[in-house]
Amino acid sequence: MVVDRNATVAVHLVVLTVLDDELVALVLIEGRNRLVLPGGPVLDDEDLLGAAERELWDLTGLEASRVHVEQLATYGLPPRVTVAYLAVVPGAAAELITDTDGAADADDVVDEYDDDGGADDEAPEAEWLPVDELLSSPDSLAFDHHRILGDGVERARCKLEYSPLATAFCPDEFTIGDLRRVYQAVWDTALDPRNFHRKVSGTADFLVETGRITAGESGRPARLYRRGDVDRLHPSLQRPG
Amino acid sequence: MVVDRNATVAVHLVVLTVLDDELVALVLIEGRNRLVLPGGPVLDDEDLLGAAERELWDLTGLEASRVHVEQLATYGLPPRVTVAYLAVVPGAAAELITDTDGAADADDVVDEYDDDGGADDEAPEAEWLPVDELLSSPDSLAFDHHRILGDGVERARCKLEYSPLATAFCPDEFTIGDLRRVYQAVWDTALDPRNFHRKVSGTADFLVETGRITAGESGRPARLYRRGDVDRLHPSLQRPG
DNA sequence: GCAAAAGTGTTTAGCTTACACCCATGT
DNA sequence: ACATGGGTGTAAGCTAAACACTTTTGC
Repeated sequence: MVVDRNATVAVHLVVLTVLDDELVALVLIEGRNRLVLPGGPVLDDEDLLGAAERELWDLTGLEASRVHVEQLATYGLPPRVTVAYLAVVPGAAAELITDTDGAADADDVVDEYDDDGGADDEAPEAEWLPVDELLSSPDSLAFDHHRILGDGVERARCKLEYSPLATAFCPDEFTIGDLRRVYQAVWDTALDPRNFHRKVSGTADFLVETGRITAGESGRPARLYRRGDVDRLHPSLQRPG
Repeated sequence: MVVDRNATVAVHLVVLTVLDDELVALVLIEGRNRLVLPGGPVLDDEDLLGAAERELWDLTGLEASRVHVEQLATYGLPPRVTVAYLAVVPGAAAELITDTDGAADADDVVDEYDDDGGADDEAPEAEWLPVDELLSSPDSLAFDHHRILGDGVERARCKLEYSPLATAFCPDEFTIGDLRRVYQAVWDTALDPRNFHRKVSGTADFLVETGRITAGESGRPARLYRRGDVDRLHPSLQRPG
């Protein structure tokens, strides 16, 4: 009965956001059509969540306080174990990366991915890719990252029903229409705007009014809300289908 | 940026069952009122789930095929990481342990718990203790095992709503009354027997009739059911309150 | 017969759904 | 004026809670 004392613990991230009404995930392109989820080893002075938050900061520059991060599951066969985290970032913040990415200062986006194959010193490029495309082709992602992404997306889809997770896709202040478009993108389904409005504004402490309203957009101005202080929705929303 | 290559990966178990209409968890008594959850290191030739199932077999003699085991979460600060699993066993199978335990052949119940403190060669004694007592006194369990137990119980309580997990508390064949008593014990709430009966028998593929009925008990004989082949209940049950 | 548990029927209240309708802005 | 999205009202249909009632056993 030999105890394994040589385990390597890494973290990987499923980073989700909504861009142009589409659910997208952050993936690294390591050349030759090789896609992986961002991640890396846990350092000596970190706990698991801290390592996940550091990786996320390296990639997006987002402070942990502004991002929803939760543990997903742990995968792999010792001595190689990876703890996967789900991160949800606002679409507005995510667009910054895509922009600067195109502007050729993507060299900040470095990943110390601990790889079996021959990892060279090339910094992989980070990109937002649609989740449905990634999930519909099982070989798009290397290792077991397809499964991890699937688990992360599944978690997000479920948690929209009974938790205020959808607000993590939105900026600090958002309209009920913004929130509805998040639900529609994540669930990949159409929702009746009128019933959705009544539903979420009737769910206790889900949303708090800021008093401000939007301006300059097409249509009637909408009230702006901030996320309320609950981690459980009562009553919960129901996914159609 | 030093990579930690000396991590120790262990598994721990939240083992739940229902005895005498009460939700109980399996804990090890290590003397001096020191209670811990069962667990131990992952061996060289095991994956994580395999290690959890082996620990469970060591404690209860239950084959993995007869027990529901699912991953809960991963805790701890590297280089010491523990992957917690939730196990649900039928009350009937669980009573065997408690019985043989009292009959003084508990020496089978050995655990290789990897401990910081001075672990001697005394085999800890395993016992079923009520979950509400364990959870209401935060210092009853050592390390972070109180938190792990809480997470496991919370997971079980949630999954009763939308999954057939409750059948894992029951023997192969059970009545709807048996199932209701599981729900009542786990949720610690009273349920209307008539509405519960209609609800579960109307949930598609939750239960399949065996054709057999109970005999020799007080009251009208009840139909015996086996668990159906679904992992999602439609529609889901709702917890009162 | 009586107690106990299984199982069915019925009523009522609440909730969801679909959609008619009005509101307030940009163009 | 008209398009666009925000927001409210309402009726039909479905679901769940409460409980009266019948069934079938053990004692």
